[in-house]
Amino acid sequence: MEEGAESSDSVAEKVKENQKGKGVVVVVTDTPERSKNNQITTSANKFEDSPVFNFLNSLSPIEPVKSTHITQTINPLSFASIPSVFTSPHVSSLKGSRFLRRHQLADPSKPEFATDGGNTINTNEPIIDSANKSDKPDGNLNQEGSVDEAVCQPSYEFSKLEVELSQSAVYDSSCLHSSLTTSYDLSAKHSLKYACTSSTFALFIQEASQKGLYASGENEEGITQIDQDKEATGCDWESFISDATDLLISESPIETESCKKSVESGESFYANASNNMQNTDSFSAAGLGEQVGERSASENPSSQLGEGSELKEIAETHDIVAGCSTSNPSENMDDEPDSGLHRGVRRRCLVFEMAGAFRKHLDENSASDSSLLMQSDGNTSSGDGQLNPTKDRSDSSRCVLAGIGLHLNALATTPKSYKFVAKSSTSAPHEDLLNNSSAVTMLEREISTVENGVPSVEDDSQASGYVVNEEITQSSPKKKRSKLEKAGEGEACKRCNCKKSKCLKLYCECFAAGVYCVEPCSCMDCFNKPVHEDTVLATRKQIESRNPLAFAPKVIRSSDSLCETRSDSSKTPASARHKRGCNCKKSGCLKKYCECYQGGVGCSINCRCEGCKNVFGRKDGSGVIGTEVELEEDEGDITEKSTVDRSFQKTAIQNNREQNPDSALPATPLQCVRSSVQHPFSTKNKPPRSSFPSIGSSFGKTGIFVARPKFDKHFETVPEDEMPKFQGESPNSGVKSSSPNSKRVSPHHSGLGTSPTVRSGRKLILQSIPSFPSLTPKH
DNA sequence: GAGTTTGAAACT
DNA sequence: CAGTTTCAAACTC
Repeated sequence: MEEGAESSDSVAEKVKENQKGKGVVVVVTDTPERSKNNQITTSANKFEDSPVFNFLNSLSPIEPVKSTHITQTINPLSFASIPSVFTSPHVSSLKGSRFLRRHQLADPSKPEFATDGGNTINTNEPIIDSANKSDKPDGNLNQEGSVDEAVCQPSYEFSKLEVELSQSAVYDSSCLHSSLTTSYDLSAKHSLKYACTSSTFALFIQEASQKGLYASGENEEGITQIDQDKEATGCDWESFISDATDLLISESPIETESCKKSVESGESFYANASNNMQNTDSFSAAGLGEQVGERSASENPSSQLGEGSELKEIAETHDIVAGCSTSNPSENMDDEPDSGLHRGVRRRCLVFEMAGAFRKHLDENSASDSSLLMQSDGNTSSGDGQLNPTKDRSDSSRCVLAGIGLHLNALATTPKSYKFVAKSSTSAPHEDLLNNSSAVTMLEREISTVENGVPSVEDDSQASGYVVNEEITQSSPKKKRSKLEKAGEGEACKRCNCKKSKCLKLYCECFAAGVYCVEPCSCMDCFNKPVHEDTVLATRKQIESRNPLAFAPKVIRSSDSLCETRSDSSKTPASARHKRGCNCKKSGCLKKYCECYQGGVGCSINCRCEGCKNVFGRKDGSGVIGTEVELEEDEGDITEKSTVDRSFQKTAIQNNREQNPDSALPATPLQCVRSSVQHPFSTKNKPPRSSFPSIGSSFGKTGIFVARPKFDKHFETVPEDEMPKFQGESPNSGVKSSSPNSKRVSPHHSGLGTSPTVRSGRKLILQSIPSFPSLTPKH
């Protein structure tokens, strides 16, 4: 007991020191050391100096490097997106977090770390003893002899938890992670509350340091507090989510509400995001990590103490814990029924999705970290129904995929949102942007891929996930492409087939869309890859210098449409028009050769087409687009080709998704208004597809970008709440063709005349808009 | 899968 | 700005 108290004190001191100095990482390392010290009965100072401590510290940095390396080395094909993601600031943080966590996870499992784990256990021992005194029936470690095992299990579980957390909190920063670990050792009690805010977080650390190790002495109290925290957690989470960020949402314990919350958070996120995006993201991630870590920590102590029940509760309360928290997987399994667990799992999946997918890819390519990944995956899978950490890749992959699918889908739906984010962040220097942009593009690409793979976003995440993975993994790009094309998905993900342009001209769909070419592309001598980022950017600039709108969405939704849509849903004008208009001579604007048709918009005065029969609207204005093709079909001209109609519908829908999305989709509302109207740049920024921002000029910063995806997720995942808002704007504007309401009433749309009313209507839009200025590329 | 058609993009 | 060439997607077989 005394030893434990001492250790706790020393730990507290360390924590304080860490706060001042290194920070979390150190603390984390301390944890194991502490345990060691406890065993050895050494002072905190000693173990700081101890080689083990140094070793641990050295470890943390190593992994980040790894991650970075991966990003660079990763093939653009399957991994490109992922690596890019990592490149982003958030990503970097993520990397760190992940890897760190992985190590942690690995640590327990691996013999190397076994010692550490043993140490931790030892540190916990005093606590355990106290716990034993308390003699909780549930306690696993009632007996000293069993302590080691019990401790080991807890630590193992803890590692799992961390893994899950890391996965879930993809965006977590390493710093956050460290903080989490710290909190874990010191006290899980405060985690949730403090996690809510960065400031609170700091406070939390302080308190933890102060109360710190008291775990031994105050174990019981700590547990009770934890329970209280659990109860309060919901509120905290909510507040946290609302205040902080989207990311958490996915992870947030509140599942059913998570969507709504996520949406809300997403909004708030946007509002605040532009400048603070990174901070918020990291923060949120940190908050999650902290919460999780703390919880896990609390769990560990509790488990050590022999309070398995409490742990369970905690785990349940906290989704994260659910999978791993309980020392007995079976128990968890039993608990699974709890919506909470599933929820947590799902969230994780959402969060993981990206990470999981990446991991998978990584794993496949490099089996090195497979074990860790597998575990994480297994956890994810647990979420699906299997709490047991399965190491089977297949299972894990499935789980991951599932999770990924959801995530990607969400992202995919919101590629534009990314743009926004990026734009908002634009203030960052180009270089940063480049990296970020690359990351963004990659994400977008993946997203697009996902979309391709998954026609219905809402579909099961799993299905989508599979599709995505398959696509990514598939060796032959052509096949994939053909499949995708056949599927009709295609547009979202651009897969070019360039042979001479090196994918550095607008001929290349990928380049034109502002995304890097990916594996599925069958291009030759492709320079449109992160590796050639400089070239891509330079080329982009060049093209933009020639035509500032070159990368702007080809189809512009006029502000009028937005106003109309809002004012009168019935009218939904097909205000959208092709930026420059088509020049068709033989296709009659009834084939995809026609960009207007392809974009699902009617021809306008700007068009110089001959024999226009555009179903969406003829140049002369005669053509009114009904909901979709159907109305148009009425027209004799259109009826000509049933195939055309079908394809048209598909295209129209796709277009709506893709192009409109720019204007309408994800950010539709925002984008539409801003891009077309307010910010001349915005038009550029909003690449019809996704992304430009990603690549280059506009690129958003990684941070923003990253955040965005989450937001998107929320969006999609929880379309209900927010969707209405956004949809209200965007869908109409962007999708009119798709939207039933959408008939084009007024052919003319300047497109730029944004309606202030619209803006006023949405807070988010307005707020977020300001941040975007960067989008308009500094060019 | 190969070949043709088409129109945008790029070039002059 | 117009005309021509290049290019890759869209389409057809």
